[in-house]
Amino acid sequence: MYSVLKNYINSRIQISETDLNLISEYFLPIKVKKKQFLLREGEICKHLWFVSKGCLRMFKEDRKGHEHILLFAFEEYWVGDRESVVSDKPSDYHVEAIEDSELLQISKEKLNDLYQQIPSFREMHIALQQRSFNKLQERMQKTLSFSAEEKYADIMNHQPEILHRVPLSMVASYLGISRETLSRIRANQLKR
Amino acid sequence: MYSVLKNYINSRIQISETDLNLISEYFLPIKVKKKQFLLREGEICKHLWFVSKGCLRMFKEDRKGHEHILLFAFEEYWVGDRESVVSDKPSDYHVEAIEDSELLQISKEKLNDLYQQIPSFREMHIALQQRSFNKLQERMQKTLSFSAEEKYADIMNHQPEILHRVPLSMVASYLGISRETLSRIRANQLKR
DNA sequence: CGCGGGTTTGATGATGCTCAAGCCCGGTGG
DNA sequence: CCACCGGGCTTGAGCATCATCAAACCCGCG
Repeated sequence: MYSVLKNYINSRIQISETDLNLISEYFLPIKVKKKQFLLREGEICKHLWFVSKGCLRMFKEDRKGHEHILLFAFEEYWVGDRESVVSDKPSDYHVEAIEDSELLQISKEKLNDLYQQIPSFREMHIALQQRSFNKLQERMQKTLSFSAEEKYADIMNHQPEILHRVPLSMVASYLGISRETLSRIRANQLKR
Repeated sequence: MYSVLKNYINSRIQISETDLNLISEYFLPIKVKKKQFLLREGEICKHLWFVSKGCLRMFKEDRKGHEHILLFAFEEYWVGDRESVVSDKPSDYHVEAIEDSELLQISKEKLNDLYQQIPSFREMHIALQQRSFNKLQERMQKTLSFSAEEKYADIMNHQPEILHRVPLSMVASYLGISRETLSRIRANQLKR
């Protein structure tokens, strides 16, 4: 269960076996069942989670009861509401398991300790934060400019894993379109 | 011109007058005219800019020639394509002045020097990056869930400055709706 | 006075949503 | 082994929202 994390770190920074083990000790392994929530809107997010197996989603529910997915987190993804974690503010988002999953959990306090202990681990997180921002900016741009059909084509090309592992209704909510529209788009594609 | 930067930094981190002056020396003051471009899609972004006066936008142009605005940068904002800066990749975005503006420009090399010299300056940038991500995530969520009318109401409540300083056509492109729709929404609001 | 950028208004149509019904398929229990 | 159930997906009809295209308007400025 820790090996996924170790591989992840190893492929990103120069680090000794000893340090890898030290890092591992900061994380608590936990298992969650499909449909189980790790965080609900209004709660303060106490942990970050590293996904070593499975798949989760982070989403927001609007007034009309519609869900809007901000992130799918597969293996080697980090999930959690960083803003809530660092500032102790109630989160705006839910985090829920889509599959039975195995996670490595770390609290704010331990994370800060770890940043002190292993500076390169912190650097890794800073770089991650940078990449996440770029990705999100790209998604923003596509959300603004793409039609429903283009959005589907784009996800097929760039994130096929999502289509393979996530119910289509959630894919639709990630793309910002209705289930029905997504279904019709898929039906059209087949006709060619 | 430097005083805006100094105030900005001073209100965010503990820092000496000496260090503030040292930081200032790393920045080159430049002036740009309305409609002048600092960066065009395809170019490698060589600098970050701090806005000490004026207003810029960062945007992307899609195939159909429509513009999609990712950021308005007013006084005390940073603008530039960080991804392009750090990785020397061609940028996907344009950066253009909306008003005659005064900027403080810094190159990647100088920025890295500065990070070395003044660690707290780097910490400030890391925190900024974190905040930017949270803001963007919030915008993403709103873009997915709000109707055109709700988007306008939201920007009135939370970013009225945009409405005061930016042409409505650009506000529309920021919100992901057409000029005409925005105009009609405004007309409706007046009727009440 | 006329020009130009920005905004508004109107008519029309496409896109995508909503609601409702039906379908498919895998799992469960009789 | 079959019948039933439920979750997820599809299909259809009707409608709301919003984009598009075209024209007019407004106003500051040369």
